[in-house]
Amino acid sequence: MTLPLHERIRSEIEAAILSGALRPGARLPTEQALQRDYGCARMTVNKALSALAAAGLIDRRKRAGSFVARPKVHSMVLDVPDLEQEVVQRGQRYRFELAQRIVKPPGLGDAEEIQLAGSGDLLLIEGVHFADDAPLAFEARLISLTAVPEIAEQAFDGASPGAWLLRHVPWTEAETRIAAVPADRDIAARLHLPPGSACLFVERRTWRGDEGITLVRQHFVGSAYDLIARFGSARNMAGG
Amino acid sequence: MTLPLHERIRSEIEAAILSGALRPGARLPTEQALQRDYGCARMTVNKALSALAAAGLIDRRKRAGSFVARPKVHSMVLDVPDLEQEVVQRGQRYRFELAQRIVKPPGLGDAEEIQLAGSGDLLLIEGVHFADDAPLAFEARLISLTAVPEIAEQAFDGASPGAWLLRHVPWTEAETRIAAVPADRDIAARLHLPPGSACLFVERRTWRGDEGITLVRQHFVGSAYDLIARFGSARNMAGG
DNA sequence: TCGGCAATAATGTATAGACATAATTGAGCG
DNA sequence: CGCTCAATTATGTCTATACATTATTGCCGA
Repeated sequence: MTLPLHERIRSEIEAAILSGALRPGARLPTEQALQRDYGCARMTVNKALSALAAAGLIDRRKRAGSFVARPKVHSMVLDVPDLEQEVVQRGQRYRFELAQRIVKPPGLGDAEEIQLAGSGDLLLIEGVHFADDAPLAFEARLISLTAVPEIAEQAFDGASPGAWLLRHVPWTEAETRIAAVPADRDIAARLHLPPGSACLFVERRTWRGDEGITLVRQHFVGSAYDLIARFGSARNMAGG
Repeated sequence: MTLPLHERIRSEIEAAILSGALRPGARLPTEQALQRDYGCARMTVNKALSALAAAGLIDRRKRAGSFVARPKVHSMVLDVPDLEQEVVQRGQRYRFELAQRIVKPPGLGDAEEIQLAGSGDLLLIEGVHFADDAPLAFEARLISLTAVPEIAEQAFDGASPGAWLLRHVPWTEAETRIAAVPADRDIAARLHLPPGSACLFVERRTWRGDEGITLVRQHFVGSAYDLIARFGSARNMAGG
């Protein structure tokens, strides 16, 4: 395989860092030195080092040089599931059973709902995700009709509103909170569980710019669902 | 603020994509066209588009052009907590109470442990993370002494082994599984909880190349701990 | 009409040079 | 001794150009 030169430079330095040969804080050769070593132009070396800097593997400071970054936090990539797709991939039948669907103004005392609604109303959708007739998760979702007026046309009996939103509404910011909670009586009944059972609770807000789009709270049957987060090498993160 | 030109080009296109003005699948102008629009060299445009491609916002095909990528999965960044640091940041006192610390060969029937151990032994560390004398999480950790021989010197009474590993051992691959489980009798006792309480269960494996480094299982007190994952704009992801 | 081949249009890689920017270093002065 | 300022050095940005690579497009011939 005939790797482009800047990729080769990049991966050789990356390997030295990941193997521990270049320790955190170590200074690496200047662009000039690398340029000589590889017998190439400085721009080529620069491209390699810029990529490493963008990936967070090194820090660069003018006049001072380039240094192996100290690992700060372990950040990993969490693939937020499209439930419909995941269930089908497991070879099961998916169904979203709509329990409630109402348009309402934001709750008077609820700052969160007021902020999400903007100047309009909210669509509240509640329902249960089923895999092969076994309940998998209960979902309560608020959607801003200001941000997503088209959603008024959608029925959502059978299909998941999350999947529809994913395909139709781009978002720029999102935050997910993950916790373990006991099922209260209502949740327990909807999921066919004994009250107090451990549920994975996922709460997610998404925005487009400053405008709130949706706020969803999902209770998963604890024994039926995990989330997986991965960290691959920087190499894999950049690539397609 | 006088943004570099390639950053400006990049962010303008990014904004157009995120706002929905450029829809997924849409073709964006060729480098030549952009070069004319901005009155700059092609390399400058190329740098901007390459960055967008690296961030996964666009796909580029030779001869065909550059296209807005279709959002596939919602992937978000999960900052894996350094418990010690988080507790201190909340203004509480942190303590790791060591319960057990033994060197042992991998379990005979346990393929996972055998693979992790390589040709050597494993160090098993069990203990409880405390925040202000309230138990926060129980942790059981296996560490490969083949991969991390230096760890034999470490005491870990008071300080968290996770924090030590983070600072001393670089890794290239990691996988985290997140679930909600009821506390069994042992866990419940260690965390001062009633048996059956909902716990957030985090299981993480890390590797350096093919070599396993550590396998850790943590049970968090459900009512005391959340994980947060975020997706900011691609801008924020790349930056430092 | 269909298959293959050549022209073409887009991105990908690389170069050499110029100037900008920022931080460290060190020399000179009070 | 310590402060200030200028020289130095390494990275950051940008240009203009060249050639490589690759998929598409369309032409031409069987």
